[in-house]
Amino acid sequence: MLDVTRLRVLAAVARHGSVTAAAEALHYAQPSVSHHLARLEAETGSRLVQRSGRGIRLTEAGRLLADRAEEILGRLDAAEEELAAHAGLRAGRVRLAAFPSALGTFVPVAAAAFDEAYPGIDLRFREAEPPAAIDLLRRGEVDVAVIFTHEDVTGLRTEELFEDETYLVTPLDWAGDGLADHRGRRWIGGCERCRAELLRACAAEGFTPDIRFTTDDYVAVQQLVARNLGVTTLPGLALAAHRNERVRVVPLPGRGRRVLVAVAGEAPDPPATRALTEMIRASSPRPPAAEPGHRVTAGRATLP
Amino acid sequence: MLDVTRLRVLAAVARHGSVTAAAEALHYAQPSVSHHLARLEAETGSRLVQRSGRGIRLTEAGRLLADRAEEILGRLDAAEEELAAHAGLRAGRVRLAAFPSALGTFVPVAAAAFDEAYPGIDLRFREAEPPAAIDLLRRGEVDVAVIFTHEDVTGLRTEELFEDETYLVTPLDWAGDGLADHRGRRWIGGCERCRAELLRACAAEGFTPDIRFTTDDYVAVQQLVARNLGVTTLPGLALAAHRNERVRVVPLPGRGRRVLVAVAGEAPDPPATRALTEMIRASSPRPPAAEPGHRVTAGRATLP
DNA sequence: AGCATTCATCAATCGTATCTATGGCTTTTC
DNA sequence: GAAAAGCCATAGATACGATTGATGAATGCT
Repeated sequence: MLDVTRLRVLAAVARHGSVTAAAEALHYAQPSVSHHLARLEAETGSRLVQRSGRGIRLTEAGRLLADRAEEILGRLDAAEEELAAHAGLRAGRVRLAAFPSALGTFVPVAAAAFDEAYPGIDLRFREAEPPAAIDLLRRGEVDVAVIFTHEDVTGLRTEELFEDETYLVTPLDWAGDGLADHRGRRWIGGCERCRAELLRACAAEGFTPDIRFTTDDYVAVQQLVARNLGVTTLPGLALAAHRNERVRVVPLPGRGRRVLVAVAGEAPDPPATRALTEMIRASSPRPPAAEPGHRVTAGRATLP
Repeated sequence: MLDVTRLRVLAAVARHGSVTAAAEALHYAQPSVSHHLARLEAETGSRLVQRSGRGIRLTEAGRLLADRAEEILGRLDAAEEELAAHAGLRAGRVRLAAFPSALGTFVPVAAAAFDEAYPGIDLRFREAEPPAAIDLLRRGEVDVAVIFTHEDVTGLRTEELFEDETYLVTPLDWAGDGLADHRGRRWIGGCERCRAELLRACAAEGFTPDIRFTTDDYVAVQQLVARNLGVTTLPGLALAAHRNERVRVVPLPGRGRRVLVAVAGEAPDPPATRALTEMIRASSPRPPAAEPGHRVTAGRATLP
């Protein structure tokens, strides 16, 4: 295929009209330019320049190729500039997945700050529960995911944002501040993983909850509780996103979930990804960033 | 600036999804691909790929650059193909300058044959008297010129096509087959160079012609003669292009002009130029091509 | 006619692309 | 679980090619 170095030489010759002038412009010695032209002619099998008296002249083919060369060189320049814009966070794209209550609380704050700081970056959201979000990360369909988990995650680099406490949620006039105090009540379960966690917590208290309703929607859940249809547990984030005044909430210490931000691949992250994770960390409710040795959980690697 | 070899490697990695597969497709060893990627990242200052488990994944910047690379590689291919079309006479342009009576006789024959043989080539004419045509050649505004001359031309490669005899042109009933037989008549002069040649010829016969009219147009000249307004000389080509039946023509042996085809620059000519000169030679009235050692006049070089 | 300019050729040096061999890490398999 | 296989990065060696300076030939201007 055509050698771009030679095309650059040909373009310079076309622009400056002579081998010597082209060499000067390219900071080459004159024989280098001659050599490149000769090789380019040999490689293409076409006569590109013709000696004409003291100087040279481009043939029709030479002018054609020089024109194309200019265009190609321009595209190379443009690509380089685009890449620089990317690195300088003046352009690019970041895709974020987050679970609903995060999207209802601190994620929009981070997104707004990010958008203001880097207006050239195309920031996109996607709602996804943690298992789906992790899949999206692994498949490369998102760059950053805000997840919660009760266990460790392997194969991804994660950083803990804060501990999201769990709250017992009851109607206003149902007494009892512990799970076991409501063992005879009807219970409302959330998503599959949340229900599993609820079952585990109740088992630790020595009973199995009677789950009558199931819904992911934390607004609906509170509405059900407000109507005296049952009790449930909800994470603090959900209550921060929406708080029905007609329910009573009681913290359940030690039963919280950890909220993490996760990225795929190895460090260092692309600039836009890195910038977004920092914004998210800064906007999360209780950023542990102040302590130098804050907890970091990564599949294998550990962030410094 | 971006190195196209590395861009080709990046594009292959993007297409095939792994370093190993890309290496296979490029017929490279795997470490070569790794090395190119690493260098490209160092040179651009951007992370382009990220290790992800067993394989790698392109970052946003990597995908952007790979896309641009595909485009640039495509343009390089296209340019190469265009050039090949040029060399194969499937595309291109040739510009021809010729003097009027040549354009009225054999040049259109050559042009038609050329157009039929190479329909992809953009063939253009331009009428120009020899001095102007030679200037156009030197300035590169035309590629081929059909000229006539009485002297040698330097600095251009010329090939003689044929000898164009000069004819004495008189009214039908004016007797006298030599120049001197009409020394007392009124004369009609052609263009500046033709008039100079006429003066020289008459001087050789021992008189100065009384030039009353001057016009380049060989149709007008014959009309003037037909109306008994004077006598003149005309080259055979002009008479072949247009013959007024009411004039008498007498050949003047040894006073002809040589008709040449001229090109600029050094051999070998571009394919289209070469093809056109051959067509012109084949279409010229008395091609001397049959003789192996036909006369060739070139400024310095001599065509084999 | 002499001189300056322009381009091509030649020999030598330096940079760099590619290869083979090797090691670390992850994922899969028995 | 441990072993095996797959995938990528690193290191050192080799060879090709680009660049340079010096030289020569030809042209055009003064």
